Amino acid sequence: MRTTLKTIATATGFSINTVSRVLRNDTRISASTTRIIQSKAEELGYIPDAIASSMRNPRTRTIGVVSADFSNPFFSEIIRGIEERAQEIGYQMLVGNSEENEEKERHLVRLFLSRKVDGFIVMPVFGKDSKHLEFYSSIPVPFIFAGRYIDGLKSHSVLHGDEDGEESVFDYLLKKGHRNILYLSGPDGISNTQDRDSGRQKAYDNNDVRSDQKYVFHLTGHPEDGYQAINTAINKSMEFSAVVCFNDIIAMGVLKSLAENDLSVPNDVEVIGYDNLMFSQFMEPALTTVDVPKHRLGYVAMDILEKHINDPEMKYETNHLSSRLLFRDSTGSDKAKQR
Amino acid sequence: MRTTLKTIATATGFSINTVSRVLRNDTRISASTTRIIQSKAEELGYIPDAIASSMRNPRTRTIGVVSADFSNPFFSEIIRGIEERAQEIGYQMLVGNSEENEEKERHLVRLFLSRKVDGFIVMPVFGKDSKHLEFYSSIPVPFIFAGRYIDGLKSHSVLHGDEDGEESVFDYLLKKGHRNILYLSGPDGISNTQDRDSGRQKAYDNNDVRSDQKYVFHLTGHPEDGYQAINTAINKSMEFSAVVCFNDIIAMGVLKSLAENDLSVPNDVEVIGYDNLMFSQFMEPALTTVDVPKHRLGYVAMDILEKHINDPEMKYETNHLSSRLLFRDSTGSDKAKQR
DNA sequence: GTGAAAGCGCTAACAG
DNA sequence: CTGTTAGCGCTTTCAC
Repeated sequence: MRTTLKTIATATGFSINTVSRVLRNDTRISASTTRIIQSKAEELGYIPDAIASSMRNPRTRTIGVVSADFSNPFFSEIIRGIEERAQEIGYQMLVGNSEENEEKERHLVRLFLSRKVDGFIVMPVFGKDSKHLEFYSSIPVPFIFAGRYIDGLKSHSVLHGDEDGEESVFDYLLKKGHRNILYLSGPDGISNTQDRDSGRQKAYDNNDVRSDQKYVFHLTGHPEDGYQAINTAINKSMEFSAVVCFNDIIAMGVLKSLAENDLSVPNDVEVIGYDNLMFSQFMEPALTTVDVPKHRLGYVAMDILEKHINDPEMKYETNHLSSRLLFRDSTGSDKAKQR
Repeated sequence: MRTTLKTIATATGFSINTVSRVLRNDTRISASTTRIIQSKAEELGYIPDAIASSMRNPRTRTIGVVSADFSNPFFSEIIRGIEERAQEIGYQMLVGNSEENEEKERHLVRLFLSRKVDGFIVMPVFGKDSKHLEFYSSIPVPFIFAGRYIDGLKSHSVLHGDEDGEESVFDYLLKKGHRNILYLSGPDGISNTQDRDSGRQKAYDNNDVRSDQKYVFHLTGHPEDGYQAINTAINKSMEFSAVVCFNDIIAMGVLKSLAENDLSVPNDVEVIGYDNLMFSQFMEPALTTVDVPKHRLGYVAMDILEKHINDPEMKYETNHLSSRLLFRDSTGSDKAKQR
């Protein structure tokens, strides 16, 4: 039999209530009683039943987290940030992997609600129709979107300046004179792709250069994608002097293909990634990329979520973190470099 | 007010019990009643309260997972495997990050127990004293160790042949004639380090070569470690013709340092990693490494855990998956290569 | 400073 | 086929 408050109460002769109070450090209990009960609890190896406790408590001190892709280190870093803050403030995390699937995402959120989470954090897909928006509009607990947003609910998001980030990338390349820039963009259906695409467009506009859609490829975001895309471009004899990648993972495949095709980076082709994964500094050559504060993003998301949990009336406001272009060795040497 | 069974019961005129039965697809309920109740539940947006349900149910259909390091893709892959199997069989996952800290690990397990998980999976640290062993010996629910073990509880583990894996690495190198092999080993306090160290020793013994401890460095497992270690070795004018790394992450830093020191891989130095991370095939040169079935490891761990949950009497037996040396471009060309 | 009683939402046992 | 009752372990009144 598991040790419960009742066990301790019987063993010590106090009421269940008194035991409960002691174990929750409630005031107005005599020192001696406290001592007796605490030592008995210790002796019996009492483990509080959080489930039973949350029957009466409105709070479970649990949150849900939906990752879009467990095998992508970008999301892992965000989750690490969430977990760090959660642990600090005494929350536990239920997690699930949506695999970029809209239905699965909603399913996971429903399961979370069923577990009575106090709130949740999602890295959401965009949603093809209004279903997604409707779904989130009817959610009874606080929630935050991390690193992405959903049209109509942007205020729930913590973002990292996708548009500005990609604009700075293209601005750098265009100012340097590049005109044939291969753009290996991200998957449709997520806000980042959309925002970075428009950041790119802005850079072209600001530099009075016409952008050509035939240089844009939408990939899913795996290294093989980048590898294939470059092979294809080369086979089709496309001219390009720079490659901009939706993320560092794609860039990895790109570097691979370029090396195999004897194209030197950055001399023949400049390559820029996005995300600044831990690995990127160890690629050959070290990858120039947009440094996104992944860990911080998760940390902040959890921090904000808690504020909403504690004050359900609080207004939602989009939170913008900033990213910056980080020069390494995959871009030309006429720029200052940093590690 | 949240919709409960009672709400639906009142609205339809049936008893709470009947409503409960319908919503759990219990038999012996008339088709018409079922229809009425189901549509009412739908209409009111009923969300079952899993917390309340598990007050009476012995099962919560929740498991806990303690990762040793959230930012290491090796563990992420294992977790992805766990999650995949968990989702298939309708379990939810509570996760936490121990950061290789023994105390934190136990703390997380205690929290899990408090949440009444049906079982849990841990990537455990080794434990400096008997405390860890004692702790796990008194746990009232089934649990599995993934990818590592704890002395005295090895039967709870799903492993991937660390000893054999490292032995095959050193066997390859020694047979090829290497005598000065730098071994960048892993952190003390985990079983993998211990087992791989003895796999190395076995290879030396089998090849009648004396191993020299001065070639062994114990690192924590980050890329900077590998980078530093090689720099140090070179500065100390150590002679070496091969580097064996505890994991691919260390190997990344090693390749970086070697490139900077104008040492060609594999011509001047052969380099071998461990784990076969997704990234490793995209390194320059593509990394020869030991391919560990990470995803499968997690999947199997969850699968076995469920069996123990369903049959608490079942005997624990160490489960061994196998790894294999995967040749790529960071080792000599006189061996068959594969991608 | 402590105890008794009620009840959170649900499921199981027992009736009918 | 459906309803009544009890109770899971805990916290929250409300007493004394």
